[in-house]
Amino acid sequence: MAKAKPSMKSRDAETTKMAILDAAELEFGKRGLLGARTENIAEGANVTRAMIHYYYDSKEKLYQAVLERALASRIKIAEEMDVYAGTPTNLLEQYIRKLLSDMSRRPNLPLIMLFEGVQNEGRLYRQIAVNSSYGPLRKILERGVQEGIFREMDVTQVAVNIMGMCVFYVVARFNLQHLFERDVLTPELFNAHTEEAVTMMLAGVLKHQPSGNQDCSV
Amino acid sequence: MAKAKPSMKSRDAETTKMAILDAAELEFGKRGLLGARTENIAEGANVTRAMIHYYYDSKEKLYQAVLERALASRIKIAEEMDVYAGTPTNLLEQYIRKLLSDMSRRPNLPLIMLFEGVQNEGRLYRQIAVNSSYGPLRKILERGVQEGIFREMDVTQVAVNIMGMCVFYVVARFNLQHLFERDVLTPELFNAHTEEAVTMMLAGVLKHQPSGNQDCSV
DNA sequence: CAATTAACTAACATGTTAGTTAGTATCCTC
DNA sequence: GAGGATACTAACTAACATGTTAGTTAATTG
Repeated sequence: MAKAKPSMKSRDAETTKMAILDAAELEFGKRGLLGARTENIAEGANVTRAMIHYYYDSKEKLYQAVLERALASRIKIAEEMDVYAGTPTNLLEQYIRKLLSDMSRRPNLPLIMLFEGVQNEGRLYRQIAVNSSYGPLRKILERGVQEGIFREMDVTQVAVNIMGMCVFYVVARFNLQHLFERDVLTPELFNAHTEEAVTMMLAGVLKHQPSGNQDCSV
Repeated sequence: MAKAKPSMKSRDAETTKMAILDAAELEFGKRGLLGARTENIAEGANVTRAMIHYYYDSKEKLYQAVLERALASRIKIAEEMDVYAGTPTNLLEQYIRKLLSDMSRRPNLPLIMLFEGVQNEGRLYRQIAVNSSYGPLRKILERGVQEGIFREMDVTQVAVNIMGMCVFYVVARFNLQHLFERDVLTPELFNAHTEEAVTMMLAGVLKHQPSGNQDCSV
């Protein structure tokens, strides 16, 4: 009964640790490991820079903590997918929607993973990250091809292209806002993106015939 | 007749300027403006750090020079496209192939443009960049829809998705090499990507009917 | 082939950043 | 409500990064 309202404390280790981690996610997502400034992280978390070292020891270890949390969330999505429950078409649509909604909620994670690859040449971003991201997608696609619902394809390449459509919109959001002339993460715009993405991806994998020559359409 | 072989000079201003610009493109592409180290640029160009200031005044002005060159190359592609010469389908395919081949040749440019948006919130990456990248694409798509060859769509969203497929493969190449288990820019892999991308994009915009129920396929 | 200019270097000055430390305030338990 | 433990701060240091400057070497030209 001691700790009735732990969130009311002005000094709570867990709260500040989280505040630092969140602020770090933002800063590392914006500037990467090298470009990030600990002062910006501290400011964003409303603590002094010393707290970063108090809780996370060093800038790099804080970065690793951020990376791990990002990865964990991606792995969680992968694990939640049952790639055998449903038709490949439905599964694919479901997975894309889940992925996109997760990205809109935490739009910095894809950026951090991208940075990690580019700046550290993926030293910390290894097989596990790749597998959790592309594993379910590839399995769904493979099943679809086997069952004759999806066209013949290079499954890995198609998985990358699908992921690309999802990720690009989020990581390029600051550039894209010049194109749309407003914030692209507003529900309105993001829903439009989701629908177009789903449409394109399904069209891209399903067997189909162009309606150009209408020999048999009547 | 004085300067017969300007490239043989051991001290040539243009050569070193270019060497610095190329090295800068690499370094800024890897780490962005803040993360980039002038020493790495100098080392990459085989000159002393002072030369950077001698020719480009400051790190930031050098960055701007790199950005401008990147932008110019994108604008050039846009200008070379005649969006009225050919069918929308052919034009789209042509444009995608051109874009992709350009990116494989200079894979750091998309990265720099992405960094610019994220780190500086696109202060230097303005309307002009967006227009040159998405202008031709949107025009082609609009024409296709008007002519009834392409399905009804949100042209801007589809343009972004197409660009996303092209850009993601290149900017995420360090992550993707764990997936493909080798360099993804080798002609072999990059060609495979190009073909799958073209296939998916065309399928994504063309009017078509799924062949699921095969009433009329014989 | 001197004189002049342009390309370049090395050492230095200045500002910034990560990380440290010694001390203070707040919380919790008995 | 005393005492110990934990959360936190402010001031500092050492390392590093950018930018400067005075001097050196190579090319050009009359």
